[in-house]
Amino acid sequence: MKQRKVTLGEVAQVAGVSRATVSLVVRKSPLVADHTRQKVEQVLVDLDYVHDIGAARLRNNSSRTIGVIVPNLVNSFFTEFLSGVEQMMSEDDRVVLLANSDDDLTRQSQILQRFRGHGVDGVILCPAEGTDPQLPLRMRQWGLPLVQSLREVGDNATDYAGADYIKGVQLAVGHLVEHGHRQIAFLSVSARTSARVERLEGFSRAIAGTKAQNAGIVEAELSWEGAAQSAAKVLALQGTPSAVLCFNDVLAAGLMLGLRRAGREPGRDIAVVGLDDLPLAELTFPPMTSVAMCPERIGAAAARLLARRLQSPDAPVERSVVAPSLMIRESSNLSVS
Amino acid sequence: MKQRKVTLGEVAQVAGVSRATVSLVVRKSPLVADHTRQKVEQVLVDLDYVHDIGAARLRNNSSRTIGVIVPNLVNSFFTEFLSGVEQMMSEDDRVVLLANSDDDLTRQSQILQRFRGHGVDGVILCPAEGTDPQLPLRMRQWGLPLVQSLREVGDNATDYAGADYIKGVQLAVGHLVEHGHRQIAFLSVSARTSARVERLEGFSRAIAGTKAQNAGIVEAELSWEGAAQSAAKVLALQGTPSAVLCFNDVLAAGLMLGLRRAGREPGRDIAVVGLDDLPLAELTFPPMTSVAMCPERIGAAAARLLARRLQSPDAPVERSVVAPSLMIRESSNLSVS
DNA sequence: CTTATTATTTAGATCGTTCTAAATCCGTAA
DNA sequence: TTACGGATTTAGAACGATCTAAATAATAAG
Repeated sequence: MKQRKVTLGEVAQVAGVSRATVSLVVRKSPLVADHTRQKVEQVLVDLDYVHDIGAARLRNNSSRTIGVIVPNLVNSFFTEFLSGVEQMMSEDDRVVLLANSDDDLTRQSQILQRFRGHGVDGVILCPAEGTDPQLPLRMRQWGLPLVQSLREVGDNATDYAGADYIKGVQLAVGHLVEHGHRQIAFLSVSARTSARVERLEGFSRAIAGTKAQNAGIVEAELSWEGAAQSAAKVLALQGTPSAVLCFNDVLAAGLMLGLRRAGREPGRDIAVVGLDDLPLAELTFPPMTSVAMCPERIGAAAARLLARRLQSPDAPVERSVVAPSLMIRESSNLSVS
Repeated sequence: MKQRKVTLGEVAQVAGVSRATVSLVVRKSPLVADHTRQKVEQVLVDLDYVHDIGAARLRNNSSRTIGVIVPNLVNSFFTEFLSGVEQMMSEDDRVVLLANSDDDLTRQSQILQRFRGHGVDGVILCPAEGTDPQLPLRMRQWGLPLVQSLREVGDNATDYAGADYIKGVQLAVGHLVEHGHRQIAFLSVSARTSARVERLEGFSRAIAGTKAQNAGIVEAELSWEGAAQSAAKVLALQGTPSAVLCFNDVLAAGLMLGLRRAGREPGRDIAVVGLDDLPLAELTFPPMTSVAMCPERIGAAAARLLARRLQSPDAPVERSVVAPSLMIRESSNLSVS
């Protein structure tokens, strides 16, 4: 039943040439004469030959395989990112080894070892929370090309593709201020992650450049339930906000549910803006204004960076930051005087 | 900078034993004496040895790599599925090659060739729409173990893990009938996929067993906009449905938006029920009643099936169908007399 | 103290490819 | 005819592991 694998040698024998020649044909080398190439190619398809990339890698050190590590496969932000990576790699005839670190350092390093063992050509890593800043250095010592993405550790010595949350928050705040909002609150997560820091910092900075005021910061668990429960806290804020900017779309959606439970209609009584613009932003009621971070494009960018690095290992480090754009929908279409 | 790879041979030399012995230690064979094992293990970590699985596979034909092909990486149904697969495989110290066929036959077969070339031990495939029923047979000839999942082609001759949409639809209909609904409509997709057939068939069958009637079937594009636009058609149905069951959650969410635009409040004036219970079901307004299909568990099941198949290639074919469960929320909590 | 057994260890071939360096072919110039 | 240079082709040694079969060491039995 299970038929033996067809090897270069067998093809060579049938075609009446040497193994080396067949190898050249398979790799589309220009060195081989036209009529030989045709003859060999014919045999190749006749025998249903499959190029064994693993064996090739053993000799030439290129597996056409890259590893991707994400901290999460449930959040669609990361899966869209992944989709971008996969698509770009696939165009380049490379293959993606996927792993989910679950934001766990132990798992992350196990995965890296596994990837090393599988001989990946390079890794796209979204570092787990708390990753040792030395990691990029260690990976360089291993000779394992690294592109960091979405998050970053170490001293900017690796390629990086990411989102500009500072700018994103600024867009959102600008939009709200334009509509006359002067008291804007921020619904944050409680976990002390770098993502949180970036967004909060962006918020203070953005607010500082406008006529509006920071109406207060409320912390919630990173879940819609958490956000819904925090609605009361938001409404009780000293600053009595007319608008709330949220850490991400899930919190924003949860907050809208909570606000409504408390008798306030989001989009009419109070503006709500999310960050990320996940597909769900269009499906809430009212449809949610959010800042599109385009994770898919970030993924594609990361893939491009890695491809470039593999081609020219000594190229200067490059950073690629995808510009966010504001998607205005109905959750923020009230104006206040 | 880039340091040479540490090989079994070097470890052997340092430890003062033979290559073969080190190999045994690495693979945790019981054949090696305790004190030798310890000595070698020490050297292993000292030199930071990494087991080259590619080289190993060349000799022993097991790459501890499996391929997963999904038709889509945007729909969270598939990414949750993927998450389940990844998790289970990772526990088993296997690695996942991911590819997205985009429901395109050409891409799907390219991917399969790529996977073959990379020497995967087996494949979990969610076949693209229109896949040749002969494919499983061909794969058997290649000697490539296959588990189909979520969708299926061929004559049930391969392992399969999937969801029971028939039962799922039945649960939903049952729930609606219990609440007094007698006219139930179905919002379907227009594309003639097997998924559509299964759900529609489930619908007719479920309806047939109750006092309720099929109030009509409306077709929409598979997008929330499509569903929103179809709201008018749903309301104009001869049967004047008091409840609508939808092909999936995205359509259901879109429909709710459309209904509201048309002046009907979902959950109060008309019941809406989704299928899949994606995370977004909790975030719509009102929160959506949906049938949980547990894609993550299906993914885990598929992984288990494949692992089993790898272990015992001649075991009888097995099917694993995950039971759906109804998640009752507010979009269906009206009762009609 | 042999010899038989069992427990460990190992040399060397092998997996399927690519690389290196050298061999062969072919048309042309001397 | 002979030699030369470029275009093709190839033999054979890698790559890093595992397998097979056989060697050696250790222990038990006679």
